[in-house]
Amino acid sequence: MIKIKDIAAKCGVSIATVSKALNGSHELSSETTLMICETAKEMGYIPNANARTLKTNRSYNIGILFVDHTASGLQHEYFSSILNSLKVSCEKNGYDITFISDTVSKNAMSYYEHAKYRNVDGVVIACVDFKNPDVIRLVESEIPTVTIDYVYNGSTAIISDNVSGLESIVKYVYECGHRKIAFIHGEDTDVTTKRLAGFHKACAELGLTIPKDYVKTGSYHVAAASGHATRELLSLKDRPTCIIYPDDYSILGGMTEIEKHGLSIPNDISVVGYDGINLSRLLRPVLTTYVQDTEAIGRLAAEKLIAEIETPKMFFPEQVIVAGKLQLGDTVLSLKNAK
Amino acid sequence: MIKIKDIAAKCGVSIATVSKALNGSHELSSETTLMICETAKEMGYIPNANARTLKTNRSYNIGILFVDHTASGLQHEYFSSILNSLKVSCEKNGYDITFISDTVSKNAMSYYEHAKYRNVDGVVIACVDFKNPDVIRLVESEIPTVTIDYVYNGSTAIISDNVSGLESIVKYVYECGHRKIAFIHGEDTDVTTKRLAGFHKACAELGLTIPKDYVKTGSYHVAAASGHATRELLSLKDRPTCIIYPDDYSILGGMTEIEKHGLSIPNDISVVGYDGINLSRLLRPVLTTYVQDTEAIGRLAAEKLIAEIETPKMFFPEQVIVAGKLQLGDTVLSLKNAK
DNA sequence: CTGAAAGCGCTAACAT
DNA sequence: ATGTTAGCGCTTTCAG
Repeated sequence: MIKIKDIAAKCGVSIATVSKALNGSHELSSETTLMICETAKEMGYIPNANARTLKTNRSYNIGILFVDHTASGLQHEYFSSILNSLKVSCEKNGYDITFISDTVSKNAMSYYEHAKYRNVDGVVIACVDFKNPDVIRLVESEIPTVTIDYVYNGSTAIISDNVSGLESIVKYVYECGHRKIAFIHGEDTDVTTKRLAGFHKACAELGLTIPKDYVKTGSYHVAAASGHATRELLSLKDRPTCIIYPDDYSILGGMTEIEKHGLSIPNDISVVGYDGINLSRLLRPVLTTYVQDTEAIGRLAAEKLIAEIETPKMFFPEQVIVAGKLQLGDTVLSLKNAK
Repeated sequence: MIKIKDIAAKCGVSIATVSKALNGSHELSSETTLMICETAKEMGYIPNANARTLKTNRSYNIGILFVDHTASGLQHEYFSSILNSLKVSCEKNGYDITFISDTVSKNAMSYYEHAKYRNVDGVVIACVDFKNPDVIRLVESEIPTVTIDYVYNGSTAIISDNVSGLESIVKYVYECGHRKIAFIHGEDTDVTTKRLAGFHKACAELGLTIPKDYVKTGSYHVAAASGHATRELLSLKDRPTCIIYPDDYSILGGMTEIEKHGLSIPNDISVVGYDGINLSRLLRPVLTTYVQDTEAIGRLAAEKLIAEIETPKMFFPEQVIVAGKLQLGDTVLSLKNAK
């Protein structure tokens, strides 16, 4: 491996000069800089990130917390899509991405320790149990962090607009003439709380009274849970005409269940998903769903985090709410037209 | 940040002794070792991976090449599933994972340079253009690599059994009574070549002559391409009774097209996917498809690479073929029973 | 069994 | 405008 010392020797200058040239310092004459840079390229010089990090305390490496319990992380298109956008934005800014786990080697490490161990400049936290003390420790540490879809007491967070999302859905299906609207929501998380709030808020504004058994607990990305909850809804005396699901993936469990009952979508039962993943547009019928802007979420997470890392003086914690939009598919029947 | 120097001071020993204790050297008395380790823990010591790497030339970090052109990487459940398995196996062995890209900072870097820059101990190559000279350069370098689904002249590779996969499919649908079997394959890659070979081999063995226009080019993970190819197949004078698709995701484009033509699956046309992603089991009808063992692929890639890194003397390049299995769904009609 | 010392490759004062 | 020098935190000969 060739190093700056070798370049210095070849160029007949000191290693400090080489370092300055390579880093584009302005205290060097442009000729020397050019000469050194060209020689470096000729010699096939590759900088050593570790040496630089050791000296500067800056790794240009960002950690990501993506815990995949029950395969609802990387496997979930919502998150893999955010991850992809995050990756692209980080790379564009000269940062690499390393996964932060709680297991390095046999000796367990907390997330904070792992982040320190790898000297990451910051961490993007997505898709974890936000109540986990280890996660809280990390967020409260001196390491810059950005959370996705969860806010810690004023911390920097990028959040998809879950309240509006559900409001939009409810208002839309209401306009379509639906009054008996059921909501199968995901497990108890901050996102779920927001969606429930949006759901109830919209219903209240529209003067709808939703029976308690129209609101069921399912699970994100778990089709079977949606199927189970759907079965319960279908067995009610007074069935809903429209069911809102946790996401575009788990909705499949519900749709299957509905069809098993010999009912058709949307003629007998209307269904609405959430996320707007690519799949939602490939299914027949095309899903009516709320599209979350994963590209923006990933990009903003990267940008906010990098801003905090690079210009800490100008930094202030901020919650960025990313709007989504309704995708009008073919899974909601218009009761008005039907009449 | 507390460092070994601090521990040394507190324990009244030299930093060399602390280093040895922390690394479990056997040249120390067990008492000192224990005492030092306990003090380190009390003081909240976290090792610095960069310093260690700089000294030892071992980063315990593995690079992964996952280029997501046209969103067919991270977004593709086949790959995200392999990535997940890879991540779990690496972490279990004390390795972290960093994405290797060709863009770090504004100044472009080749994959090899990037890998060197970050001092990764090895690289897992999946989901790239294997003909890219930059990728070839990396594989031919001194850095240990493992490729997935592609073999470079005897390089270490984990490959899903694409030949057998297609053979199994063809034989199965043949047994179901199908003779007019069409195959929409993905773009020109090594995987595609293997699948085509499997397809033709099985057909030959079964004495089937497949018309040229039964074999169409589609694209992995692109539903529209499958839809387009399907339209062509359906417009043939002598239509196939069964269509095999590039994967379980792109098949959706084909299924939609079939339904648009007023045909039903599997009564009018049978369809077969590939991959066996979770989605395939959630769709109605459940897909008949070939399940690839992504867990094994990811795990083996990690294990082989780590073996090469840790015991280079015992290493020899090897191609591991990972078997899959047919998933019998409801998208292939048995023509025998129908008669 | 323990310690002193050199150095991994690089940067950044601080000279000159 | 260029060079000298002192480390960043750690491991590892080699001495004691």
